Amino acid sequence: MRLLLVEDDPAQRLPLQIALRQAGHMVDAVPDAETAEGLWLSKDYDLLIVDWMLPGRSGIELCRRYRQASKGAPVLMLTAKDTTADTVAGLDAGADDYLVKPVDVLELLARVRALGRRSPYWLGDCLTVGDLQLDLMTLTVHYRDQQVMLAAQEFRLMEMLMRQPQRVFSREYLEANLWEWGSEPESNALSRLVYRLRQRLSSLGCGDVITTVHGLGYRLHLSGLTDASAG
Amino acid sequence: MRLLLVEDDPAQRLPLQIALRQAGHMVDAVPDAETAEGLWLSKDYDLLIVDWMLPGRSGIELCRRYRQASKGAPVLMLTAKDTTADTVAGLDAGADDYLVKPVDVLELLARVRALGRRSPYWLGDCLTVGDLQLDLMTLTVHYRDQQVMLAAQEFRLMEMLMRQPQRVFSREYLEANLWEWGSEPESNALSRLVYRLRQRLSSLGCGDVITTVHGLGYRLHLSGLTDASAG
DNA sequence: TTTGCAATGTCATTTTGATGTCACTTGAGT
DNA sequence: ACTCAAGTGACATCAAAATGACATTGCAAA
Repeated sequence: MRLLLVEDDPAQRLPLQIALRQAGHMVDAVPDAETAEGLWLSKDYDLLIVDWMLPGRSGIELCRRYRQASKGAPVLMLTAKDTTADTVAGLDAGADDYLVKPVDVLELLARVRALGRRSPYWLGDCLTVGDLQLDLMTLTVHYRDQQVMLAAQEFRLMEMLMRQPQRVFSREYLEANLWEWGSEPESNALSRLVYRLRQRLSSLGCGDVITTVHGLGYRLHLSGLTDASAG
Repeated sequence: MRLLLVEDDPAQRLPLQIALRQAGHMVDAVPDAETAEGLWLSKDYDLLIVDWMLPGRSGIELCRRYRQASKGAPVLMLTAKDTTADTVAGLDAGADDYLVKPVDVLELLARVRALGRRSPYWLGDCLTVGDLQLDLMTLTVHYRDQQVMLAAQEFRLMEMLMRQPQRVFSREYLEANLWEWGSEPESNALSRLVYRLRQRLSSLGCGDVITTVHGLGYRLHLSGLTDASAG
C-alpha cells in the first residue's frame, strides 16, 4: 500500500517508516502537516498515519483539511494518551482509527492491514479484471489457467492499472505514485518497468495487455474499445 | 488546460513551463504583462499564473486589467513573501489563489488541478453534449454504447468544440488555441487534425459530427439542434 | 564476510507513432 | 467556368517510447 506517515520526531518516524517498508508498503514519511498536504495534493495514498501532536498545524487540523480536499483514504491517528475526549475529537475530524503511543509496531501493522482491507478495489486477496487476476498473497498474476510471479514494483504497477482499468495513467502520475517521495528515478526507469512487466505478461500468452498511449501514458487494454489507429 | 505563465526571470519561467507541459497542459510562457495582454486578447486561457514582481506593469496591475477585460479564468499569483498585505492586495485585484516563491512544482501542479476543476464545463470527469460524451480519464469519446480513443490534439479539439456546442470556431481561433504561442503550424495542420478526428468519430457511426462552415470555420453538428445556416 | 543472483536504475541507441508539410484534388460560392 | 477554401494522400520529422547493454543495489545463502 501507499502510506503517508506524518510524525515530527525523527526518532519515532524513521523506525516506523522502516518497519512499514519492510512489511511491503511504500511510505512517504514527512515531519509536518504542510509537507503532507503538498504531497497528498499531487499523489494518491491508501492510508494516512498521523501523529496527534505536530508542530504548526495539528493532526486534527490535518485530518480535517484532508477530508475537505475530498480525499477518501482512511486516517489512523497516533495519540499520546487514550482519553475519550481525544478519541471523539479525532473521529469528529474524520479519523478512522487511533493508536496510543508509544506505538507497538506489530499492532500498527495489524491496523494498517485492517484499514487497507477496507479498500474497495480488493476482493479478498485478489483483484480481478476480465481474465486477469492479481493475487496479493503470492504476488502473482493469473490469466486463465496460467500464472507468473511479479517483482514488487511490477506488482504495484499492475495493481495501479487494474484498479482503474480504463484510465490512461500519465507517466508523471506513475512516477510519483510508484516511487517513494524523494526517490523518484531520474531516467527512463518507468519505461524499463513497463517493458519488464510486459515481458512477464507475454509469457502468459495474453498479448498486449498494457497499451502505450503515445505522449499521454499507459493503460490496460480492454476489449470493447475501438483501436486508436485510423490513418 | 491552456495556461498563461507570466514570469520575467527565464531561470524560473522555463522550468515551470516544462513541468506544466509534462503534466499535459498547453503553456504560453511570456516575460512581461504587455506580452501577456496581447495574448489574452486573441486567445482564451483556463488559468493565469502570474509573478507578483514584473518589470513594467506589476502582477497586480496585470490582474486588474485582466478582470477589466471581462476575462473569467482564475489567476494564481506567485509572491516572493507571504505577507498578509500582499495577499490582500492580490485578492483585491482579482487573484484567486497565491503561492509563495520559490515555487514548489508539485504544489503548483496541485493548485493548477484544483483551480482547473472549477471549470463549469466538466461534470466530474465527463463533458456531455447530446449523445456525445468526452471522458477525461480515459481520453475517449462515447456515442451511445460505443467509444473511441483520441490522440492528444484530437481530444483538445473535441473538448473545445463541445464546450461551446453552438459556436462556430474560426480556423484562426482554433490555430491560436490548439497550439502554443510560437509553435503554431504553418501549413494546413488544422485541416489534417479535423480530418483525423472525423475519421475517428465516423467509426462510432455518428455521421458528420463536425460541420464545416465554409469560409468561417467549424462547429459541432448536433441532431437536436436546428441548423441555422442551412439555406 | 563473501559470493551470487535477482531486482532495479542508468546510459546509449533504435524504433515507433503522432503530427506537420507538401502537393494535389475536391467542392462551395460567385 | 473560375477562384479560393477545405479535404486528402503521401511522406517527412521529431519527440517519445522501447530496447539492449551494463552498473548498482540489496538480499540471501554459503
